[in-house]
Amino acid sequence: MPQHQIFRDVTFYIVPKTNSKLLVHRKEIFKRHGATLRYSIPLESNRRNGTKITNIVVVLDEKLKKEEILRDLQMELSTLLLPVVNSAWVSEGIEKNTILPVDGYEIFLSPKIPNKRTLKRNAQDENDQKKTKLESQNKLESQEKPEVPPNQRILHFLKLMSDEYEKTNQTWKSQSYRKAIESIKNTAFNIRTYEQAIKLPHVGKSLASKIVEILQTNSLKQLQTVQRDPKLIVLAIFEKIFGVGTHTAEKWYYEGLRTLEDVKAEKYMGLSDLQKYGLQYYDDWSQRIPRVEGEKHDQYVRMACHKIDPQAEVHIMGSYRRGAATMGDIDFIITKKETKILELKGILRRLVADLEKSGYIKCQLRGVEKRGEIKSKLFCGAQLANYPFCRRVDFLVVPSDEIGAAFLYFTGNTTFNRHMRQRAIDMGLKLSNSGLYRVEDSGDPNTPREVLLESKDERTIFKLLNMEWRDPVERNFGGFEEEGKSVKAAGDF
DNA sequence: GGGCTGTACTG
DNA sequence: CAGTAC
DNA sequence: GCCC
DNA sequence: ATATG
DNA sequence: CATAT
Repeated sequence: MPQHQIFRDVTFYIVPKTNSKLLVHRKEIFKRHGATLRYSIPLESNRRNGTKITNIVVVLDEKLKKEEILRDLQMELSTLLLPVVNSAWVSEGIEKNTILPVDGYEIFLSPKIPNKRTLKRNAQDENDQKKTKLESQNKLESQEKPEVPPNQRILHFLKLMSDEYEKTNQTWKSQSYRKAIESIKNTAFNIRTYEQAIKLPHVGKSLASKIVEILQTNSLKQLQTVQRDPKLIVLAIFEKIFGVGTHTAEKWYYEGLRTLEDVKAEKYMGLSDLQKYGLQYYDDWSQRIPRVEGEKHDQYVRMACHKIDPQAEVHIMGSYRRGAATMGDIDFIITKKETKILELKGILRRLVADLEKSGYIKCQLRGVEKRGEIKSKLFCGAQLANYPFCRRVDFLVVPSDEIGAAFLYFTGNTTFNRHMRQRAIDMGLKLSNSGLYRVEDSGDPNTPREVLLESKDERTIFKLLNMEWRDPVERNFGGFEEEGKSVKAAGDF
């Protein structure tokens, strides 16, 4: 839950009025950021208040025509005075924790020319905002506003601790914090004492003590120490380079490197191809992707794919399928009914060739073709014409008989996948991207026999694991705090 | 004390 | 294999 | 760091 | 990338 | 040099 509800003084007039599950989910996100949602405009609200935005029309469906928008609002073009923006205005505002000017997001109901200057400018703004974010993180530590609910204060600090441990390669500690966070989110009462805390699943002595410290002092010493550690700040910068993990980052640090410029100057020739691309596109790949741009990628790739095979299906998975307002990357699954992997690989190979020729694919990080062998995956950088950033885009071709397991895997999120896979383990099963298997003793404990139970249908996999079906938008499991809502306990976990 | 998701690439 | 990524 |  | 044959 | 780890 955002501490500062950035839209708390803003009323959104939403178009369209009709509801799909996805739209409902996205509107809930708006509400969590404080927005008031309405569907028709009272007369007295239909005016602009100087530069301050208090009333705004938000169009959630890109494909709507201007006439449809006006009809939905029950407004005439000549009488509508409020700004009308696409949902990117909201999602990028949330991302930057500020109410953005409408320039560049406005949908002009009367003919007018949207330009690319405004798009470019957004690229610049992004970097300036980064610092304010760090500063505002610690605001909770200044004791001025004890009106934040206690559990939320705890979550705030534990999340930061988890992130710190993640960055410093202390995977298991980080995971412990994430699990504790999940527990606390599922706790109905306000935790007040050590005894209450330690009873919760995944909260042991160490975490219980820290929870008490947070409640009593509204801060956490260990976190402050670790957060101010200049080494960790540098490591975090290095680790954002694609192809650079904790090991390489640490190695560079001990070699005396401190900035990206240092790396370019002293290491460039020694970098792997992946890392060179990682550096080249460092700024681009640090940007979040507005959902509306995801829709454009979807259209573009589907078009290209259908030119090769009209029967092939193109789906975006990942956080896009989970309904996120902004994404870190774009994950495509390409499949086709009754089709085996070999044919699909051929489709991917041709698709990649076409997309490369058209200038969409800018670089291949893990190619479709290696030593003559055609792979079923492609990781690449790709950019749409007239868009300001190159994006991280992944392609995966999946044979029709594995599509359920693949959808499950590629939809995520990571935490949800781990929960589900752990559950499989506990039931003597194994869940992977290719299917749900029963693990049988085959005499050799190193190579147990794996019998496929299900791989075609997502829902069946849920059933076999004795789980209630969850829509993709309900799979934003805790710890990562993407756009999605945190998931409540549902008896399953 | 060992497990903590499971798979596949690069170098 | 270690490291990295999904 | 937590759980078994 | 390094080890091994 | 090819393959294993």
